[in-house]
Amino acid sequence: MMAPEAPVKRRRDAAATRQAILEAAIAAFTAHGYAGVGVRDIAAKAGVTAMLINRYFGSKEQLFAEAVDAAFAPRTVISGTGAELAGETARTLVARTAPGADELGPFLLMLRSAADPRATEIMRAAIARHPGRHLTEELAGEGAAVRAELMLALQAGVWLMRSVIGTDALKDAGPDDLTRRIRDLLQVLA
Amino acid sequence: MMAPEAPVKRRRDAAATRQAILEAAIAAFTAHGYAGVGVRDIAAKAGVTAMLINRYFGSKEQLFAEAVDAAFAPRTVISGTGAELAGETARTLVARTAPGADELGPFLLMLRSAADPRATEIMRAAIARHPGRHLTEELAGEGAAVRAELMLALQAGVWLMRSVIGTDALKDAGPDDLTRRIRDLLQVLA
DNA sequence: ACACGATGTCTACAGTCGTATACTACGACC
DNA sequence: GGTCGTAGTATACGACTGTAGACATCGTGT
Repeated sequence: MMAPEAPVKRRRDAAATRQAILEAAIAAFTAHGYAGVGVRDIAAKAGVTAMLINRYFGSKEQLFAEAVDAAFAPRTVISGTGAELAGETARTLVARTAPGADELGPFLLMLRSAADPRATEIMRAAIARHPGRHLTEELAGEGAAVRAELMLALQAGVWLMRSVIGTDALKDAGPDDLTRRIRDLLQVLA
Repeated sequence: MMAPEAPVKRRRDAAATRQAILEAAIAAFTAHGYAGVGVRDIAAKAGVTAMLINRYFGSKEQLFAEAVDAAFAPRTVISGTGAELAGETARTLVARTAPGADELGPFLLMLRSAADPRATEIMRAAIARHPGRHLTEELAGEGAAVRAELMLALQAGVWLMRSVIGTDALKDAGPDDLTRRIRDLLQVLA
């Protein structure tokens, strides 16, 4: 568990405050979904009042759009072709969805905000911009776009079952066995 | 599109009213998620007032639990072994997530209610009771439970990308091509 | 026919939501 | 050192939430 919140007394600094709000928003939206957090929660986590959100981002919805865009921008890009990409993707997927690791990430954000139509539209655009496009370029060959999105779908499904719902078999499965099975699936698409 | 609502003047009938509320709840929760619908919405759709929900189900949360249980009870069971099961599952999955068919179903319900922890706990129990158990029995052999839940994960992911988010490639993909690709994936698990 | 229990409704409450308006206080520049 | 723009706050509003309690009305058993 990370420290509850660093109550650093920020000196007056618009850019830093904006960034603090954005980071708090990413964490909160990922943890509880678009409808599950109020602007007051996010503001409190960032150490400001709720109205600053509207000053800097216009509305909760626009804040969500920026948060999604930041969360979906790939930080560690998995490259390589075929077996490499499948194996590495499976390994990090299993690691990041392990029972203990309450990891953040775009898949959680997507799953937890799937209820609101405004949120889904924002995420659809973000996927087309970031992971979908990147993965499609990585996977060459025919039907690359479909194969890329099927890989995303599989990963999202594992996140859902393992981290969000917490179904028994996937939660208790041995990491090595599970990694191998997922790798074999991804291999079909890679 | 089905008729907006049949404003049938139900004569006083506790069982029928209860059932009407339950069906309205399944439809509403599937469409907008646990947090996305209010008890007044459900009550209005069922042609009653909101308080009847508390009278018959105790609370919104208990109504959700019954709705989930009903939605997850498998209606059309897909059996057969290996290729049969994979092919038929892929076929119905693609058909039910087609752009036009605003179909209801447990996967949509699960995805759209994934934000609330109370809702996820209820759904976890329902999966262990209904589809997980059934599919695990259908898939014999070693690791049957893990393979069954990976099949569910893949299906949920396709629902997410295709029906909820509506990503471009999966939405526009040719049904036959997509069915074949998903069948090949399921085949690995079956 | 009458009464009583079951069925359904009305009103209200305490809380939370997003956000608009009005305000205060800090800090850099001349 | 004063001044002015900006960073940040305080208050409040209207809408909506789930649910509690009191009330009305239908239907059935006698």
